[in-house]
Amino acid sequence: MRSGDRRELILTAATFVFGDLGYSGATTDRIAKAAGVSQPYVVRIFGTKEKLFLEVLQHALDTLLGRFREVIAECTDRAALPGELRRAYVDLLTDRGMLLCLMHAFVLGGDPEIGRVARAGFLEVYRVLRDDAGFDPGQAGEFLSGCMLINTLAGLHMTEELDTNPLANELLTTAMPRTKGA
Amino acid sequence: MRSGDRRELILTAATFVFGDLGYSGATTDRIAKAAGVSQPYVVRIFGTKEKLFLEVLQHALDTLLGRFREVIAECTDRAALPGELRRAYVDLLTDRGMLLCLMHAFVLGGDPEIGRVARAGFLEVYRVLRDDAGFDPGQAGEFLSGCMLINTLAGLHMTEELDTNPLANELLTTAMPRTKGA
DNA sequence: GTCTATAGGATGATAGAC
DNA sequence: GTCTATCATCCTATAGAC
Repeated sequence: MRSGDRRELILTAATFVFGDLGYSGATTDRIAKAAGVSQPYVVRIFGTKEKLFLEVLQHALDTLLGRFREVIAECTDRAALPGELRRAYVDLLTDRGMLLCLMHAFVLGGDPEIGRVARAGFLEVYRVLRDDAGFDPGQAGEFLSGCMLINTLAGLHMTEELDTNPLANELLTTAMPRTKGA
Repeated sequence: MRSGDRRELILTAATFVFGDLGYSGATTDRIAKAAGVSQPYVVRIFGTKEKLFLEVLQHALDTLLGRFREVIAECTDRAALPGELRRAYVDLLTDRGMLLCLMHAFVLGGDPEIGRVARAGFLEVYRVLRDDAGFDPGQAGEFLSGCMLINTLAGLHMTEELDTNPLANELLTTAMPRTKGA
């Protein structure tokens, strides 16, 4: 297999494992097993576990920002934009792990490297909402708030309570309408 | 020193360290050093690192729920309730680490123990907002969204960008008005 | 390009002294 | 009630074979 393909494969596996267990909780061995390669090979390709996480993080940010820019460019009705962006965001949950990796990074602001990248990425999302989507500060904050709740519900695995808890059902349908969830 | 006092001391230190580094990233040794005791003593008192984290988590949930119930009981003007609750929530940021521990727990829903407690706690907060505060699903979701954004900004250490980045300044003042931040 | 073997260090937990 | 010493395990990273 070509080097680039293996790289992609490992990045996908890493996104899933990091999303599930967090930066510290995930091990290079688990990531390697998920990718079907040896643990030293993971380290060999990415240098260190931290560099691997930073690459996963950057990829997640790029994907999110790219998708938002697409939606903004395609959307002609300004009033429908918040709804469209929200829908696009919820759809990103299907890429299991991606948004969760973001969330894990967002609560590690104390880490010198991760914190720097995470803050820059978050602010860039905010900037896109303000400048490209034309949101005012209140709208942008509200929109981001909704995204953070979606991330939290995904991280909590709240869908596990869907059938047993009416309150969870109500919360999920209100916060992230019509999606297959994650 | 009495046993109960040491316990409190360690719980406080653990809240801080877990909030900073997350469940997996925090070590019992760091917590012990922060509390000024030996590492084995921390384990001795709480049994395992996981039990310690679960106790920190439960304490954080109890504090949050208790504060919300207080505000709801004291507030006579129903229309002012969302604002009052939000202010109370932001004030909890001064108890550095508490809300961050919640956030770390909220993204570890895959863990059998932590996930169970985290989901139950989150849903109880939602229930208090619905039943005790009288919010409808939309209001409750919106309110929780704002809380999650506040947690995220705190976890990101976004206040570090306050002076250098006008965008960060705008975002922070919009999302969490007038507080000393964290 | 990918693996096996393993070094080196950290970590959670236990044993036992004081 | 609290500590020192220490074990056993796990984990990241390196060395080197194929």
